[in-house]
Amino acid sequence: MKRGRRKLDNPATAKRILAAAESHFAAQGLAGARTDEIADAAHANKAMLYYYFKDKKRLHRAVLENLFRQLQALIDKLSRSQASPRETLASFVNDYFDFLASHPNYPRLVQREAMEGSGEFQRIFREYFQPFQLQLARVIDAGVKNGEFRRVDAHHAVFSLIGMTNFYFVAARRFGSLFGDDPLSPRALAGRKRALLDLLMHGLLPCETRPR
Amino acid sequence: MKRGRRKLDNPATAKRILAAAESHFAAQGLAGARTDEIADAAHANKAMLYYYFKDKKRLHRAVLENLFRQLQALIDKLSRSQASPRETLASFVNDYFDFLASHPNYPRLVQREAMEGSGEFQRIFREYFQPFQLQLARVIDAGVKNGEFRRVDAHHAVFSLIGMTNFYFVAARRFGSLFGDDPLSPRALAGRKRALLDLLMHGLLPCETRPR
DNA sequence: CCAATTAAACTAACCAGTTAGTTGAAGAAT
DNA sequence: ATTCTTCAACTAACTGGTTAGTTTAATTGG
Repeated sequence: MKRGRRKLDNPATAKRILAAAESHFAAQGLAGARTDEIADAAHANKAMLYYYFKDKKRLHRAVLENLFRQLQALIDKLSRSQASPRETLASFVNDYFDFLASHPNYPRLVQREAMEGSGEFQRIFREYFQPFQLQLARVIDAGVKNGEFRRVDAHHAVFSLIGMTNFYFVAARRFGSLFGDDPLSPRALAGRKRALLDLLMHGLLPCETRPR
Repeated sequence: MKRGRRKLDNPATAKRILAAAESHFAAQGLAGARTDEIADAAHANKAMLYYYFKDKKRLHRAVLENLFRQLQALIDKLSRSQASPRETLASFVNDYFDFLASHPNYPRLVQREAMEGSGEFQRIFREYFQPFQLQLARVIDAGVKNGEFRRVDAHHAVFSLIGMTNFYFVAARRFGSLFGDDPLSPRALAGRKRALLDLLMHGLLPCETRPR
């Protein structure tokens, strides 16, 4: 069944719609986003949106799955790491920060789902987010066990880590006036990453092993 | 001018509508919340919603202002504190955590505004949220200057603090399965508060002055 | 031919906001 | 004290604009 026919996956139009939908859903939410506006922003006809994605909810789900699929690479790297917990964690925070910086819609979409999550998104969370959390907690636990980290509760540490990292990207645009220039500029991002790792590592490491 | 007419403020119905609106807006957002559902939840007729609050947007704004007014007490206490920066901060985090625990809709509403904030809410943020951030940053700066804290960037520390504190309340319901029982139970909350203060204080304090 | 695409008009549902009218109690008038 | 008046509080049903989703007819290019 080679069927030399043209394939119908991932034409440019579908990608443009997905990208436009991503930013609209991130900014306005599933209920707030307008399908007409998404189509316009994608320079596509509204009918194409239904042609490729069937309906609004499925488009929204496709957006989430697309992002989580990209995040999956980080989780894989995390679970394959052979380095010490401390190095593994530092490297992960670095990667995760860069992921957020290059996918600024992701944290907003995730926060929204965390707040309402129509129940049918439970599946996505179980499939992507929980392994992510558990893997991180495992790394921290390993660090506690081998004495690299202080005796912290790993799950709480993971929550704190994700919370402080995400919040900047969720809120920066609005509260960022305090940081002077654009909070998403390379300069501001570098400063944020440094501050984040500094606070986190000092919070986790026992005195003796502290850097600097 | 006695004009012994009846008074028209704060009838129970308006309060019930405000409370119902708070949880619906927190869970579904301004666009996602349904006025009919809010009215039903408040055991009121939908028209009463318009009678007391004029329209959906104004009801939403009233919800936010009501919460921020309550938060104001914490900011006042923070700015009046005579204690050391370290004690002031620890006491504030404690109070803020309790505020979130007793107003679980607040962080979700704030996150939503941070994500979309129709521009007309800039006013509310400038009036309530910025002073809150600035006051906190001032406390941390004072701690850095008098040597109680490490040399951290105060604004970044504030972002991290708010992010890690809020995130638990925003996400707990959905991701909280990892914490065993109900993440909003007194037991779980006590554990979270402890973990939070522990990580934050170890992150901020120089080695010599660490507790324990 | 066929997949991809466009433009535009259409519909059905939904939902914010309105209206017209009711109730009940506090005053005022007699 | 009884009746009449007024008005805040409340209700049920309605209206009209908006929006998700559809359809149709026509177009392009492999």
